[in-house]
Amino acid sequence: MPRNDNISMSVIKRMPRYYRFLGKLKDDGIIRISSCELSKMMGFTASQIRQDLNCFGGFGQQGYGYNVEQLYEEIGNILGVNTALNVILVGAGNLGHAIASHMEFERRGFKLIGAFDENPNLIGGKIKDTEIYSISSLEDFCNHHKPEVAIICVPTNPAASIVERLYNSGIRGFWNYSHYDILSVYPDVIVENVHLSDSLLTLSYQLKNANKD
Amino acid sequence: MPRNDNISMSVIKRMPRYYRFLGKLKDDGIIRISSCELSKMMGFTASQIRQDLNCFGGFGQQGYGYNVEQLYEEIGNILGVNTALNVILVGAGNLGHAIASHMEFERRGFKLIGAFDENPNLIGGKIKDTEIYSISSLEDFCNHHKPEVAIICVPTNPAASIVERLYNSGIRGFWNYSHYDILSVYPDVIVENVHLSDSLLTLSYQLKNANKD
DNA sequence: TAAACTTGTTTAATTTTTTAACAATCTCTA
DNA sequence: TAGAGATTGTTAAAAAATTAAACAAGTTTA
Repeated sequence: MPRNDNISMSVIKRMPRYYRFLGKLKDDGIIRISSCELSKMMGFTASQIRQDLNCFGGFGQQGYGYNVEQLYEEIGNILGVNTALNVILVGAGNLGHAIASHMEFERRGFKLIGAFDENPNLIGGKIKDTEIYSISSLEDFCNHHKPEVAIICVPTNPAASIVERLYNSGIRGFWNYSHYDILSVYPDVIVENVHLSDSLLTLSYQLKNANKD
Repeated sequence: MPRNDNISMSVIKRMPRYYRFLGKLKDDGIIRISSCELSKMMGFTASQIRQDLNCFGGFGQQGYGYNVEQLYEEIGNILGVNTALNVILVGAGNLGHAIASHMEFERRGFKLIGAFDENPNLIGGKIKDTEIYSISSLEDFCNHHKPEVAIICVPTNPAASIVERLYNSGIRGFWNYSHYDILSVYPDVIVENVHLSDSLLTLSYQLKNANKD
């Protein structure tokens, strides 16, 4: 039960990181942890950790700290890993294929139910247990299976029109790897833009300007 | 020539986005653009755009706006796309392979000079024109070819020790796709953590809490 | 030439994010 | 079981980032 309905994006973006570190602690058999210890591991301040967590509830205990397993579960629930949304992959080339097979969707609240490409060599194949269909059958498939989320792994050029088709088919969540920016054209849509090339350019800038400071 | 030596990370992280949009405009044959027009396309305010760009120099002209091609070039220079750093890929599995073949390194200031994996089925193979070597030859290769940057696409478990080996071999830039966080253990290192799973969990949170607002 | 634009820059206001501080309360040991 | 030590939840303050407003100076265009 959220204490604060107006949680900032900065806090939300830190939650998966907490989840990751707590999972690690849990696997290592650590039972309890204090915000102070956690702060040293994670590079946040203890103050920020306590404040972040308290956006969602008081999960700790004075004098004790946090129970690792309980906090892990709580954050998992907050992030929604226990309720699965149906997701489709659009663009099953190199990158799309790798992401779909690399990502453990089930552990993160998603279920991959279909993949699409226009390349006849790919159509009919599989990614893990998921079939690859022709991209022309997108609408039919969506009408039947009602996926909620799409992973966009197509080139920049067709991206805009494919996003439009998906939107018209009822999809409201996008995990976008294309260079096309899914903007606020659609106000009721939730997008995570990954933009790997932006990340690489940020790295380039930092490396090439590191000595100039 | 930077006007401001103390450019905030927020500004830096916006630069690749400007670069992307300007590239698009250039490809579309647009000659000039004003901060106002750009603001409508990009979703920033015109004021912020002018302020961001002026961290690096005055690239526009009163009454005219910005020359698209010139500004594109300038931002490219700022980001360092014209000076190549040697990069190696560590972990040539599904994800590593896809990223290395998907990313156009040459257009972004990098040159892929080697890939490494421990899987004998991969060793000896190629990613585009780059050979895949045994991970045991990492140190030898680094001594010979002095790569500056490494892309980390190995599982969480070996990540820490591999990063240490790379650090000891002189690598100071990391593009990290592993779940291991390359922390400030190494103060003189520059890291871009990608963390795809964090992005997916952020999407999950937003989708599953969208109606609760 | 003059009106209409648009930048670069400064200043101020606002919002967001981070840090600090501490009372309340729990744990743990002797 | 009492008391020292630890640690949270929460509030308040500080810092940083963003947005907005304003305008002189220079450019374009009719």
